Amino acid sequence: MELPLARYQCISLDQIHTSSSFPSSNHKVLRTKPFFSGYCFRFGGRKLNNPFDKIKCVSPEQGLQPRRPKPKPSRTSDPELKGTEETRVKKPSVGICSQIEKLVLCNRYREALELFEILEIEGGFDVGLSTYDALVSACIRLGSVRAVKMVCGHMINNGFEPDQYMSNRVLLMHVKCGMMIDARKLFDEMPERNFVSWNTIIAGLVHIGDYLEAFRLFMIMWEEFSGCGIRTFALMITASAGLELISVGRQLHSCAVKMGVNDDVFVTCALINMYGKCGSIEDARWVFDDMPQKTTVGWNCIIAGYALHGYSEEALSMFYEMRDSGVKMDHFTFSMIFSICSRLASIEHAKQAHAGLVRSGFGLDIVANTALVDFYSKWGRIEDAQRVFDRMPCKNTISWNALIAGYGNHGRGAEAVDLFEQMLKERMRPDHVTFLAVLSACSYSRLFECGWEIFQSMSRDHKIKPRSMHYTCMIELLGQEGLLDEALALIRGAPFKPTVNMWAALLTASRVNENLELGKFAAEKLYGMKEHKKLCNYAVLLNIYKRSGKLKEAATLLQTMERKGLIMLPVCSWIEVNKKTHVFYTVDKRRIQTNEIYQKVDSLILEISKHGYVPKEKTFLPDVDEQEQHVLLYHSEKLAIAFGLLNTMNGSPLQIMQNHRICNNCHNAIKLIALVTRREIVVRDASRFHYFKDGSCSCGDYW
DNA sequence: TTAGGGTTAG
Repeated sequence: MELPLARYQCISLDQIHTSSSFPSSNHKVLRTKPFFSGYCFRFGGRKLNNPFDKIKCVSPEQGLQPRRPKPKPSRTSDPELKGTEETRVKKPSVGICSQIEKLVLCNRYREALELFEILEIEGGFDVGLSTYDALVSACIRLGSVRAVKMVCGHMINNGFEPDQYMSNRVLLMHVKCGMMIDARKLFDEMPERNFVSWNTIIAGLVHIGDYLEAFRLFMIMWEEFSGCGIRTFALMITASAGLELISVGRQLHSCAVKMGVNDDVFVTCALINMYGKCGSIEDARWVFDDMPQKTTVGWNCIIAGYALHGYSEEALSMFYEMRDSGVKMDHFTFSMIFSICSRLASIEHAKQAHAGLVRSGFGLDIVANTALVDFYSKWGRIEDAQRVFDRMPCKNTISWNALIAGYGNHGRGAEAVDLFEQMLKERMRPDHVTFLAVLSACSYSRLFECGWEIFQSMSRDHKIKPRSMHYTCMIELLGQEGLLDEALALIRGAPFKPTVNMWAALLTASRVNENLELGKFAAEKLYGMKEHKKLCNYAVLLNIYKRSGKLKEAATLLQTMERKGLIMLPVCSWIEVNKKTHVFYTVDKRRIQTNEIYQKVDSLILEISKHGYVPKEKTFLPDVDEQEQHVLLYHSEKLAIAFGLLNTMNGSPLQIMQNHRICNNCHNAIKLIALVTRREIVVRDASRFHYFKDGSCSCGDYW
């Protein structure tokens, strides 16, 4: 049998733009359902096989039983019929089917499926459309592949022939339970497809990130129907967001305007999401402002757009606007807010949002709680993070990762490793982020042997190939042990081209071990690398040029950065006090309390000097000059800490954020400030998390 | 008539 899709070859991005099938203003969007209801696809003029035939959902020993004629449902309750053969067989199944449907209506999906399973084992009972519909709902809600196979197996054995509605429901069940291969088979072999069938399979493809295939089907659908439904439009806008193809998204947007469907709430939300994901937040805001009635999802989309591109303050401000507008906030809103608060280090806003989450009835949501675990652990409250984690009714890999990273960031590497082992015992599957979290924890806590064993187990036991970040962690671990030759060998033995971060880690290890020769070698490798497309990579190289006195190269690099539109933000640190964020720049004399802040820094430096602090950076590369030494005393983080000490209560931890990497000198200074003031200080810099307490830091004296 | 679509976490 030739599948209808076979005549369409693989699609490319250019084809999406230029294909004659792609929407233009000459097409119309088909709004009315009746036009399509009953529309029948009969490819090649012949009706295709039963869609269930290709699904292998029956155990081998059970085999396919011969189809029995579909029984007429017995709806009588006449007591006189109780004694007949027919009612003796059917009556129990009707009652039980009704019970299954009632359980599903009460959201007791697991019990409904358990009851169905018991009867399925016993065999010999009939199920009608409404019961199958309820079972499909239960499978969708539980996402259980096993349940899907059980229900489909029963349909086949029972000789059930689904109508258009039920075919679509079964298709949706496979899509929602992640059985996309089976779903695709079902779709390709469906005797009849309507808009819902097409939308269901396209939505599944978009969901798993197969955007090109989604576009391919969309074009076939467009050609077959000479148009598409409004909902398909929303899906394809989401697909263009996934591909980050703003030009395709704009094409669909202009098409939507010409067809007069741009005011549809789903299209609008998809557009806000698309512009936000493609980095055009102004366009996203424009669409959002134009929304006649702003829905929860609309607000969520615009907040996500701001948050995605680092406009955390604007995102938070939109959150409060949303609250004031009276629109109901949902678990999506709260999940984003916790993530935003963790970036802003905003405990007060997060506390309010946590209370709002509990009040809203989404207190058990897995995503919102995972974001909360991450927030508390980043804010230095690992016990609170553990408490939230313990109360979660179900956890996934991301939840475990958040807590493992939290322990690691607090310098509690042994507990992070214990948690990782517990995760494995509970049969939760680790992913590459889990290994990154646990290897970072080993690196912070100098657990070399443990880290090495876990690194080895990645590919050996878990079939996960180590990525450059995992290699970077191992280079740091080897460097801390003074095993520089082994670190170099690891880089050379990597199955991919060493990255900037790997060479930078070796350079740091060389600095720590004062191995000038290897340090120069690593630095030369960095100089020679061409693929510096990210701002942070340019910044690493720029610092190396500056520190090694290669000022000409540094100037050339700055020119290149300007040409590429990469702007270096001014170096700053910030702290939240009394719900307000205070930003500090190095040698910043424009603020209120300026004199007090500088006096506080001076007194702190005097105090910590008694504990061995030297206001000079230790490096084997050329030292900074005298003027820079003076500046070093008033680096932005020191000013932020002084402000925090002046304006917060004794005992509360100080949370400092900075947009750059903390320098060695400030790192040593803050360790001693934490010691003499008996305050916990949490600093999140551009690359790491530093938890200062009692004269030590969680990062394991990285510098 | 039903059913399908848009937003979130490490």
